[in-house]
Amino acid sequence: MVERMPEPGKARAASVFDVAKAAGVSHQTVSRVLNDHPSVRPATRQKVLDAMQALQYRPNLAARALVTSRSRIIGILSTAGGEYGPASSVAAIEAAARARGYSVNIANADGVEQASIDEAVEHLVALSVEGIVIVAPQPQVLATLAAHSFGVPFVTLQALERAGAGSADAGLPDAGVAGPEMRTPDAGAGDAAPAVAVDQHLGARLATAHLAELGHTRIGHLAGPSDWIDATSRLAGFEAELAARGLSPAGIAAGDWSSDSGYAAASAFFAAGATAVFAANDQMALGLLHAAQDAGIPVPGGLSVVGFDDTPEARHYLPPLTTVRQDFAEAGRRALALLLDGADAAPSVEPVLVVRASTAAPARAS
Amino acid sequence: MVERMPEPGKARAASVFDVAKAAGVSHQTVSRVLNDHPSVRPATRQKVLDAMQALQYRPNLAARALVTSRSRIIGILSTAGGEYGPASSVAAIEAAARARGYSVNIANADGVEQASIDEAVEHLVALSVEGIVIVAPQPQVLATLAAHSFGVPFVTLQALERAGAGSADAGLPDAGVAGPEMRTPDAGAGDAAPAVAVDQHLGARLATAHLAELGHTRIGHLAGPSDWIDATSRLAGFEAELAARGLSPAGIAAGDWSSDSGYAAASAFFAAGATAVFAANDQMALGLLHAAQDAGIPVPGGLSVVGFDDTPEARHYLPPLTTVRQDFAEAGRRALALLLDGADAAPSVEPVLVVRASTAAPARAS
DNA sequence: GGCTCTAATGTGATCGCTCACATCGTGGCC
DNA sequence: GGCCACGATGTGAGCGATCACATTAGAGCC
Repeated sequence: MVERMPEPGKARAASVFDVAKAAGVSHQTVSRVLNDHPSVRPATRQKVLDAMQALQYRPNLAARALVTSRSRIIGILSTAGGEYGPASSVAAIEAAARARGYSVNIANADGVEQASIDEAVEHLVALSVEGIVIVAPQPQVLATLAAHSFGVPFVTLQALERAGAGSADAGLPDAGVAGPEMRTPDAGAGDAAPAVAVDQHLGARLATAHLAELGHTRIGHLAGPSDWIDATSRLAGFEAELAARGLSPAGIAAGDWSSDSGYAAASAFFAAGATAVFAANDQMALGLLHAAQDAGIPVPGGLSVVGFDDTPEARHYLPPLTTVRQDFAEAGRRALALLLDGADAAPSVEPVLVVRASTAAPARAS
Repeated sequence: MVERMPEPGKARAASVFDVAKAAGVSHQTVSRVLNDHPSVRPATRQKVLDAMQALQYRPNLAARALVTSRSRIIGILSTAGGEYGPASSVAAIEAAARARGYSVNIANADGVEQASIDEAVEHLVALSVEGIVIVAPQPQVLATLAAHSFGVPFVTLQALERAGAGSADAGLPDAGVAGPEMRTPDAGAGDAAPAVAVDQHLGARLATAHLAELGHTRIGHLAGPSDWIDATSRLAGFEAELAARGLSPAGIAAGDWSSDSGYAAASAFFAAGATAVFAANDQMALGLLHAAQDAGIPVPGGLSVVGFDDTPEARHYLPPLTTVRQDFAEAGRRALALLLDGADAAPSVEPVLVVRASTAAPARAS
């Protein structure tokens, strides 16, 4: 067995004390420089900075977190696996968080199973994240968070039916004014999560209205899974718009967001004689396009299709897809702002209808 | 100003000492239970566990990291924004890491700009991650990591031309055997990152061979950005397969992975008289399909198209896309295994060709 | 000049945990 | 019976930062 010396030199990374010694000041002055405290003479500050540079000093975040009780970590809870929308939002959240000095820890729940969600939440809480952004919320997720009621503020990216109280308290204190007592809001506050979302309801109405104004009267809806808030919002918007126009839906089916499910659901709409279908996302719309093709139904001649999201590929589908654009990145940024700054951040993002070639007037309408 | 009492009750979360007192043991015994040290009598262990439960004790990870010098955090460096492949891999890495008791911190570099990459890397290093998985590596990223040569082991998900030495040392020590000296391998080791990848080269050969065997002789390649390792590997595979068959490329263009760029590049292939194009990913292939449609060229009658990745949507493109399937999730898992367990983990994932309707024999070939 | 006030810096304690080492019993062995 | 080894537990130190509280040195004013 080889005896190994502990390398008497610089075995350990430099600490504030090493820097202090090198700069000829006290460790506390080094700390002041680190946190740019005002009462440090410029000359002194420079000496310290030089010493840091020379020693390749890196502050130890664990030590800081220990004493300040602030981890400076934001958790992201996602149930998505690789879809465009959530992934875009996550990237935007991460960028925004980093710009504000936070790190981002992700936890993906495998699916909708309660156990998996619980475990992911537990993981984030154990990490003592200072806040959680929920990216693809099913009501279960929110229930879990509310039930445990860890003192961790959280925000959902999608719209929430019950916009509850407590949102004003959910903001994290900003850098300077952190009080230790903010970590124990165990008095049941923060039950409902404030939501920042693209206004799904409005988006769905836009899509539906577009079809109606083209002259369609037999309009179907291909919804997402009923346990997704996004799915129910879009469905509600669809129904509201139809109702406002005195129409009734020509079939409502539910998919699982995938193109496969869109393809599978298509026959139901054909059978119901729908001349137009509003799909709850672009992928499912693509499945519809494919099924229509296979069934010999021309799009938009025999069937108009509208999607939702405006993924980068939607404009290249055949035919290019009419859809509702969501700004996932902006939504992510706002969610973070809401979490960090409190409820005064802008609440939702306006969706826009993008008309392309997958919609047209019905073949032989009135 | 309101005077606020510090709430004499349970202002602070429970610590090992609180648990120790409640269980009637010493703090060290609590620590032993936490780390399931063998020398604790079952009865004692149970007492401690009960006390933890009663006090809702959660270990403070910062404190543990401080004393052990192990953060148990894995960093993911990604340059992708919301694409299917990287996002899938990230999700898989996260799941695998969590299963092994690690947390995952992500840092997205905005683009290819050096500054952005540097900043992301710095961020991860400042967090004292124990290892970095690079998800969408450009050579620049690797150069940055190698140059700084922080003592942080890293692994790339994609194949790397120069498979260098040092991979054997890059593995993290497993739980029990962590020595503090492992954190300063500043002796230039770990220069080249061991790579775990779908064998891009092979995948490209499969795609190209498929076209050649259908009888195509004028085959073009729509590559990805030349500063992506994936792109160059696929290009190399394409060229190798053509060369092996005595063919020369009917045009090579480079896109940026997006459908838009695929659409834009299409005309060059039409002009060059290509009867088949191998696109470096599915999105660009979709752009080609769209452009062919707009140009009145039937697919596959007038042009065969092969993609790469097999995104979930590819089978619903019109026509359904022949492509090369990559198992992103498995690659992610293996990358993590490589990072954690060292070089003996399986090195690459086999891609498979999925033949669908976008390829056929050329119109009037020999 | 002597006083106070503030800016600039230093000293010691502390966060919650693990590590190294000390202590105590108990069983096995000669 | 005495000794040793080992299992089970306790004690104190220290990780690297910040915080609360000294302390010092000028500046401003009467």
